[in-house]
Amino acid sequence: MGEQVRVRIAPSPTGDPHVGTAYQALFNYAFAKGRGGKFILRIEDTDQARSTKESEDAILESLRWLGLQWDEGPDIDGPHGPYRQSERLAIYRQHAESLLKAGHAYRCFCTRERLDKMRTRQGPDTGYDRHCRNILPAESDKRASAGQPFVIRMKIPGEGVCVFQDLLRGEIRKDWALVDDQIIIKSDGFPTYHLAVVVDDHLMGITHVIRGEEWINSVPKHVKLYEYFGWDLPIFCHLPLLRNKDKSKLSKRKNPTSINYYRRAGFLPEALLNYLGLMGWAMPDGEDKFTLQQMLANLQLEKISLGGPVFDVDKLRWLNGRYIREDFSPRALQEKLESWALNRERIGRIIPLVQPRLETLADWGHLTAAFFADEVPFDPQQLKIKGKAPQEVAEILQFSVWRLEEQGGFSAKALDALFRNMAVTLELKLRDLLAPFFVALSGRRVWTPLFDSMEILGSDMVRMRLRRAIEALGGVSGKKLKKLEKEYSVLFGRRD
RNA sequence: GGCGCCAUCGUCUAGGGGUAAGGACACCGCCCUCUCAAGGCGGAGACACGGGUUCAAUUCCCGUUGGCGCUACCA
Repeated sequence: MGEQVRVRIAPSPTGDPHVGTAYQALFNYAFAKGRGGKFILRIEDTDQARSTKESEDAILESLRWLGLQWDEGPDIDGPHGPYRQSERLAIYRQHAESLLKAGHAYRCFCTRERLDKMRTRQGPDTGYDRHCRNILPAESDKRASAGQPFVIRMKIPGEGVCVFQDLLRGEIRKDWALVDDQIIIKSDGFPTYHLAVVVDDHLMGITHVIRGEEWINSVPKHVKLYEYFGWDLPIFCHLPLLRNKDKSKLSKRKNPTSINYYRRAGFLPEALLNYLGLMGWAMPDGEDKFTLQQMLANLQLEKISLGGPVFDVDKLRWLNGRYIREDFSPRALQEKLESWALNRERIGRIIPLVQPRLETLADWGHLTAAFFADEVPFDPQQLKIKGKAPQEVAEILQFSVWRLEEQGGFSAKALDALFRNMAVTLELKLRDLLAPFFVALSGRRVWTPLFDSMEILGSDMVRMRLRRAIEALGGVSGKKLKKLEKEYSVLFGRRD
C-alpha cells in the first residue's frame, strides 16, 4: 500500500472562473477520490498586478457549484496551510535563500532596459544571457544590501539533457541548453510560478501533479528545483488542452469560457461536469452520461487520450437536455427552475424595472424574456450607432467588453459611470452609444433601463451577448484586434 | 524561427498486428405524432501522407506534413 494520493487544483485568481480550471479540477478530484485520496485547492496569487479577491471568490464559488469540494484550501484549514501563495511569501524567500547559499541560484541585477536590449540584439530565441551569474557572492550581497533591486534566478546546466516521465506520454527529454535561467523570485519579492509550485507541491505532500499540457516545457525547471532541494519528484501527468473549434487553446473570444456563464445560461453542474469528463476520456462501457461517482470509480488516468479535445457546446446542450429530461420529476424541475432564476429575489429585482412599462400583466412575458434567456435573437441591422459604420460599432462593442472585463463590480451605478465616461471619450451622445447595447442584450431597440438590466443579467451573460453581437457585425479579426488594443489603451488607459 | 507535445468520421471517442474499424453529438431520411421537441429505426461519414518491420499494418518504428503549446520579473 503506497502513500495516500494527494492532488491539487491551483488556479490563478486573475479573471472569470474558467471551464479549463473546472476540467483540471474534475480530473484531479476524480482521480484522488477514486482512490481515497485528498483534493487540495491552492490559490496561486503571486501575480500582484492581476490577482483579485473577487476572482478568487468567484473561483471558489463556481467549484462549489460544480460539487468539487476540496479537503484543504484557503477556507478549509489543513496541516499544510496557508493555501494562498501570497500568504506563504516567507516560505518561498527562505527556500530561495537556501538555493542562493548553496550556489544553485543567484541575484540578477539586470534592468528591464538591459534585458530588452539584450533580446533585440540576440533575437527572441535565446534566453537570459546569464550576465549576472558570475557576480561574486560578496559583491552580490553588497549590492543587495545597498538597496539595488534584483531578482533571483536559478542556475540551469549549460549542457546535457533533462529526462523525465509523464504519466501519459512516457519519457520526455529536453536539452538543458534550451532552458533559461528562470527567475524564481521577482523584484517585488514574490516568487514566480516555478518556485512556488515546486515548494508548495512538495510541502503539501502532492503525489500527482495533474495539470494542463501548457506546462510540459517548464518541467525541466521544476525537476532541477526538486533536485536542488533534494526532494523526490511527484508523478507528472499533463492533460490535453481544451480547444476552440479552430483547435486553438480554448479562449473566451471564441467560446464561452466562464463557468458563471454556463450557470446563468441554464446548464446543470452535473451535466457540465459530465461533459468535461468526456473530454479525453470515456467510460469503459462507452456510455456518455455518467455521474461524478461513476467517473471516479472508473477513471484511469492512463486511458486519457491526448489529442486536444474541441469543446462542443452543442453536445453539452444535448447532454444537459438528457439530465433535464431523465433526472427530474416535474416537481423537482420546478424547484430547479426556481432556484435558477424564477425566484422571488430575482423577480423582485425585475419588477421595479417593468412595472412602469406594463399595460397589462401579460406584457410581463415579452418584456422580461431576455432576463431568462441565453441567446437573444436580434436583427444585426439594428446594431447601429448614428453616424458609425457597422465595423466601427463592432469596435465600440469590443471596447465595452474590455471595459466591462476590467470593471470590478457590476452595479448599475458603476455601469452608469462607465458608459457616461465612454460616451465622452468616444464623443458620442450617451443615447446613441447605448442603442446597440439595447439590441445586443435584449434583442429589441427598447427595453427596461439598460444599466439596471445589465446588473440583473450579470457580467458574464452581458459580455457573452455583446460578443455575439460583435460576431454578427462581422467580428474583429486577430490583426485588427492588435490595432484596436492600441487604440483602446490610448483612449481608456492601459489594458493587459 | 527554436524547442516540446499531439494526430481514428465535421466534433467527442472505442479499439488495436488479421475487425464489416464500434458508439455518441451534429447532419439527412423514415416511423410515431395536433405542432415542435423527445423517442424508435435507417443513412452518409474516419484510421493525414511516405517509407520501413512483419505472412499481415489503422495499430509497432522512422521520416514528412499538419495542428497545438511554450519561448515574460503571467500563470
